[in-house]
Amino acid sequence: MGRPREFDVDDALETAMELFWRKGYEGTSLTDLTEGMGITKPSLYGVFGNKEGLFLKALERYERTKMNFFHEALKEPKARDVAEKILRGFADSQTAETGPSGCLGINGALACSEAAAEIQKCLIENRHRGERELSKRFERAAEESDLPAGHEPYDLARYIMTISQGTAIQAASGADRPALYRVIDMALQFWPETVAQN
Amino acid sequence: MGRPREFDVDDALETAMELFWRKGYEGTSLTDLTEGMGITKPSLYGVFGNKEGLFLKALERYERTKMNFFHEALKEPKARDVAEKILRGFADSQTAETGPSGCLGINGALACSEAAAEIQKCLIENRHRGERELSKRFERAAEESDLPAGHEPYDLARYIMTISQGTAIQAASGADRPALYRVIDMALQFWPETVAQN
DNA sequence: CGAATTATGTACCGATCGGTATAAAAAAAT
DNA sequence: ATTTTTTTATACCGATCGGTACATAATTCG
Repeated sequence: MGRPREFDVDDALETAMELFWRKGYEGTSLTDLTEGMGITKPSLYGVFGNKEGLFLKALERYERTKMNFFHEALKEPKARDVAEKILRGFADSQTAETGPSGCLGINGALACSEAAAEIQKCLIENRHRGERELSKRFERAAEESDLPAGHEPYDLARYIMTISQGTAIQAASGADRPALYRVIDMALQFWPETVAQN
Repeated sequence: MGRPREFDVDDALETAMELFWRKGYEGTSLTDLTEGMGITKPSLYGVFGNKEGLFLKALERYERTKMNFFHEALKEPKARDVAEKILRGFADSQTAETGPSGCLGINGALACSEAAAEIQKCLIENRHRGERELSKRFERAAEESDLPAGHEPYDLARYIMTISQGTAIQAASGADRPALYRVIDMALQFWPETVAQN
């Protein structure tokens, strides 16, 4: 009951996500948000709590709609395919023609004032979580003799995430998808397509 | 003539550089700066012009004092040593015990409001310049048959810069130097220590 | 039809933003 | 000693920041 909402919450959240993605948490003002979302401040606060709550919901949406390739990639039977799908998935997302370049999880609050410290901490933890999940997957691969010799699972995981974070900066600096793909090709060169399957 | 300055310009600039490095251009307020540098706003504006001018001078100092390894690395006779020195040089700078983690050129203004667009553009151009210089060096290496087969100089340059930018994010996320070194070891694995010297 | 409930638009809040006007203070020049 | 020059400290500027009080509009329930 009560007056019906005049805007679509999902559409509004999509817009907020893109704004935070492009301009970062602190670089996006409430005026940017309300004008972009086509709603007033009281509406924004009524639905999303405050700016911080809105960002967290936007991040959640980002993970759900743009980072879904990550968990899909973990299901690949071979570790090398996991790595490659993750790398190309990130590069694709970072260079999509619609939407901002780079990565919300990095652009959001890499370096910021104390006012955004909580968001920054949250994004760092977010990155660590992804790295941990990949590390777990590579631990399984190690048990299956599915890793290249001489490498620890967590080192490989950090390596893959480092490349992906690097391409995020490259994309934010104007690099296009083919360029990132060539970087990925080189990054995977040391990893034989088929590992000693004895 | 005139009243003598009561603070050391170089010390003040060093402090400003560290603040911008840790909190980014927009995340660092004039209050942060004046309190950190131990001077008042009129003094700051008298010497450095304005916030933007101060940032650019801080960036200049950063390049001169923290990125000097880069041009040194370009002088290495073998391309692989160039690559390795650059990668380890970045990792060292990004994980120095004194001073902020990560890279000023990335932390400074990766994603920001329109108010900082000029600084952002300047930092992007800064990254491109480094990539171009490395590319030039690798072109020379190509002529000297000093590159691994099947790779273009500019692709190798972008690859090296992508890894370094990735480690910058890793450092900003808490990774320590040994962890970054292991990433670098993996990144260079495809590059044989001695290339076909026929 | 009220009454209750929820969303909206307007207008405002204190705090902080980058930047500056003004005058006192400290030196060199005459 | 006075003038000139430069730096300092204080106090302030308009604009914008994130956030909210309040009244009105639009719906459902009784």
